[in-house]
Amino acid sequence: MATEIPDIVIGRLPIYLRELRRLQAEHDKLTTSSHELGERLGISSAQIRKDLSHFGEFGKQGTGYHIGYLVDQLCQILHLDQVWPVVLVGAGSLGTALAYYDGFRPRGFEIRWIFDTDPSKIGHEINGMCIQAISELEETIARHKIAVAIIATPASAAQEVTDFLIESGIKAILSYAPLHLSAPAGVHISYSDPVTELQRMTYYLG
Amino acid sequence: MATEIPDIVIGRLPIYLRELRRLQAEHDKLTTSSHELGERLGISSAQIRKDLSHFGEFGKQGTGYHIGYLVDQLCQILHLDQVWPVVLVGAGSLGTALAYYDGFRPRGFEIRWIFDTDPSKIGHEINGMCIQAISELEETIARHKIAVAIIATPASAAQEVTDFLIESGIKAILSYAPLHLSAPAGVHISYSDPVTELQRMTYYLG
DNA sequence: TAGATTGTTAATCGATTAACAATC
DNA sequence: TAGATTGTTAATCGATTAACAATC
Repeated sequence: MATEIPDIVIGRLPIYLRELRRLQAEHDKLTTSSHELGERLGISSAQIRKDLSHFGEFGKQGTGYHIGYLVDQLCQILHLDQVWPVVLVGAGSLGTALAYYDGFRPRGFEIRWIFDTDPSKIGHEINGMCIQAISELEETIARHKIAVAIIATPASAAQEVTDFLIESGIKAILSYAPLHLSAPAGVHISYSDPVTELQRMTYYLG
Repeated sequence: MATEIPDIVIGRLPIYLRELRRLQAEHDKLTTSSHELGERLGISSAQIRKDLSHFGEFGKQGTGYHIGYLVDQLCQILHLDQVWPVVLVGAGSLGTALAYYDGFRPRGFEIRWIFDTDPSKIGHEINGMCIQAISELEETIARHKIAVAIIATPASAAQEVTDFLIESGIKAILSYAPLHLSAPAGVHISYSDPVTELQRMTYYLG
């Protein structure tokens, strides 16, 4: 029982959740089907049903899925029945944009601390948060039991920052630095590098 | 022959390329091996050799791969032997951060035009580029034969912007808007949504 | 030569899809 | 009831890995 659920399945759950919330916002309909959801996402209905079936039986034959109920279930599965406090490292233009982004909070995350090494930035405010020195990072993470971090530093600093975050207790990192980061098992890392994404697409262009 | 190369393989090529450039920058070594590259990226050496073998024989038994040569080959395969001009739609804080990002140019892309709908932004400059009205988008794309676009608008505008970009001739879109976009076959879309990435990771956290 | 490493084959592993009984 | 849709099984499809002959 409870055999390991593939990571690729986990990765689709937030996509399902996102689209279900859109359905909630757009319609007054209370239910949807794997077919409708699949249509909207470009995913086969069979795959959606199979993915969900790893976690339980959330639908009803003949009528489909109750949207609100499925949203609740997915939130529970993904541990989104809380708001995760997040530390941001790097207060450059990308870090600043992230600090102002209002899309985190309604979906379960909140950047609450910003760190940078640049002495000329420390003490300045971004979106109500005071930029702090990296030297205060460890204590902040420990005191508030923070598990999630975002790295928006130059590539040259990213591995060092990663090591330090992990030492301090961080378990999940989203990195915007364009390089592979080393981390021990049990620490999760996601990447966002616009250039690798663009390069993948230009393969297909003349 | 030349059977369809899996998209998942294409997606790894930019990662290989990125790491090879790091090797170039860090060392004076001229060659590397699938083992070394795999070690650095957390990918099996067999997979790297298999991926590359789709495109030719780039290595030498006993010595491995000449780094500079492999970089050149990957650039050719990915059509990076040119700089792709890019239009950016959305001049909010994320769009602004992207407009200032200096990591595009050395890796084959250059944001050269910025568009927004907000009349109060139009005419202002970001990194030397004048923010233009969306109404000028079509002509700009046609005149300069632009194939690549980045969307940094709110979700509510993104599908409309996408449709317009595609109508105007865009073939590859990187979208930061948190929703699935519909597009006809032949148009390539990549997504970057920090929240879905974070949500995938919190699944694994208590 | 001896050691290292490739490119490739075959085996394994995993993910997706098609189909359908169950049932709302 | 008839139509719709689920959850699940088995079949298909695709990707990864292990192993090794070839060879630098």
